[in-house]
Amino acid sequence: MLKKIREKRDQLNKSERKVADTILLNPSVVTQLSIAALAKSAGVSEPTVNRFCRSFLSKGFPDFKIQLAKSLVSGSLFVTRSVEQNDSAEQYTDKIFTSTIATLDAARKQVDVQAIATVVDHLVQAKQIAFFGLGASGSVARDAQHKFFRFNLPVVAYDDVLMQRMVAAASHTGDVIVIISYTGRTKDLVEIAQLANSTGATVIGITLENSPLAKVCPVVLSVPHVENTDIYMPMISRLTQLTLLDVLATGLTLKRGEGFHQHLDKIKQSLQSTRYAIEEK
Amino acid sequence: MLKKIREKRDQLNKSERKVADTILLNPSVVTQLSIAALAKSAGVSEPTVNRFCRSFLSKGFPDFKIQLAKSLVSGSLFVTRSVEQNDSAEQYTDKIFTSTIATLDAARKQVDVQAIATVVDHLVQAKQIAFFGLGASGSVARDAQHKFFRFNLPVVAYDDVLMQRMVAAASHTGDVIVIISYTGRTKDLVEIAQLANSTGATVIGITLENSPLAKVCPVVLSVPHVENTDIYMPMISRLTQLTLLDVLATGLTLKRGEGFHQHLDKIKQSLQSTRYAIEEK
DNA sequence: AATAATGTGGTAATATAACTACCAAATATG
DNA sequence: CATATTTGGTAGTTATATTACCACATTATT
Repeated sequence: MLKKIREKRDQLNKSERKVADTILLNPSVVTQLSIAALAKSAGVSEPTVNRFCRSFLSKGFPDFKIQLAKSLVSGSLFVTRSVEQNDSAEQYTDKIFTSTIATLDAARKQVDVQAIATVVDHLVQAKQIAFFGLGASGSVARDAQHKFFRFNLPVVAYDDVLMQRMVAAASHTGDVIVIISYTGRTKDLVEIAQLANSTGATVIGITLENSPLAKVCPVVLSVPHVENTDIYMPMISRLTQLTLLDVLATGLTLKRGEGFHQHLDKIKQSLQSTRYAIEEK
Repeated sequence: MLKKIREKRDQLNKSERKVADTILLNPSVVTQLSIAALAKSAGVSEPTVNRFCRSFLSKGFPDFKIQLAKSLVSGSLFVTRSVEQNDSAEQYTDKIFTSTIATLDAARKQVDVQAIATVVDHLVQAKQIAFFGLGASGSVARDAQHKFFRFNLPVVAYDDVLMQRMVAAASHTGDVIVIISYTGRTKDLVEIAQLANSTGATVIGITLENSPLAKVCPVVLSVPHVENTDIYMPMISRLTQLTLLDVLATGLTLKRGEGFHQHLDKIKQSLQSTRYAIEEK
């Protein structure tokens, strides 16, 4: 909303621009103002404010106020500002969390649900699953292995190119190979994907849309592009990948049905003895 | 807001309860109604609605509407519902993302900024850093290694108990050992923490507040308790840990100052040749 | 340069919505 | 059973928003 106002600001005429500026200056208080009060503080007449509101696809001033109020909430939750050199611990902590949340929210809105369903179907039928990733995505692959191993499936994860190449070459129909790469521009992985394709294995890419890797994977779960924070090291992109894998694991659990929960419980219980009991309060 | 209304519902008198029910039935449309329209559809008079609004600490009906609208936004973003057996791909995808976001948001509000600052200070001074984790937290530890290695520091990560025990025993003052465990109830890790403590190393725990592990770590970054989804496998808890590590890495980057960016750039460029160039559109 | 035409902004009237004061009915309570 | 007290509504008042209309300014055109 505020963004819309900012964009349209320059196309407005003098008086309406005054209104826009007044709102942008302090959007949250405008929320509690009457049309007369806003008109006065912007130095214009009431109808001008009304006209302004209408030009922002609202029914009138009260309607506009409600839309504004709404946008302020979601706005304040998700306004990502990039970290700056002199930020205090509090500031950068908040910024990192906020932009992480914003990215996940963006991902949520963009996920191709159809693709999720397709991937889950492939995974359900898989005789064997391999997760490939390099660098930061290597730990994502390992994490996936941990999760999917609980499904009683042969699952492997590799984070070095040679092993990946060998496994890809040796794969056959019924095997599923999931290749994780944020940028999708790592040459080796693209080659490995092509290699695996030719053996009849199902190749699934978790990567940036339209990337070279995405283009050679028959099935792609696309990860939205991340703005700010990943400049110096992969941070947020990873979390999206992990969350997507969580979604896949959940989908798989559901497909397996009720009885399968017992199996998961068993695994969980097997860890009991390594732990301290939960204390009663 | 809706929660408040639900709570107060039983204390209201007949007519006001009608109003409450009408609002709860369809909160989002109420947002666009006038006081008269709402009164009519609830089958009461306008002043009743007004009285109702006042009893919810608002100045009047319009004010109430704005508050309601606001609460609907933040509400709809963060209402986590647990995954159910018959959920469609769309449903469980959304649920996983939503509860992940909600958890991160909760974490954001609960992080002990002071602890973050303290940990960063320790990391800055560290001669050597070791990340320990088992199972799912093992991949978190590896991920941390990837990230912190870029700081030109000797960083190691171990996900097996024996190595961890040996490293802990061999550590000395100036070494920092970060132990990652969601539950904080793994016996081995608690023992390892104690062992490392006795050698003079700085032991930092990333774990649940008040857990056995937290109690033996001089410095603790606490991860808030996760409700729903982690029943069968660690999913969301992990993401909080990772985000906290991102925050630490960011803090460290800032402490290192401007000149350090060049170093990070160099690392990034070293990966260039393994990649396909970014295509022009 | 003068005039028409369009755009811009305001005044005043009108309609609408919200609120207040007051009253009536219903339900308690002694 | 009578009297309080709570509850809900009517009608009037005030505030608020909207519309219709007009005036001024700016610009284009002859």
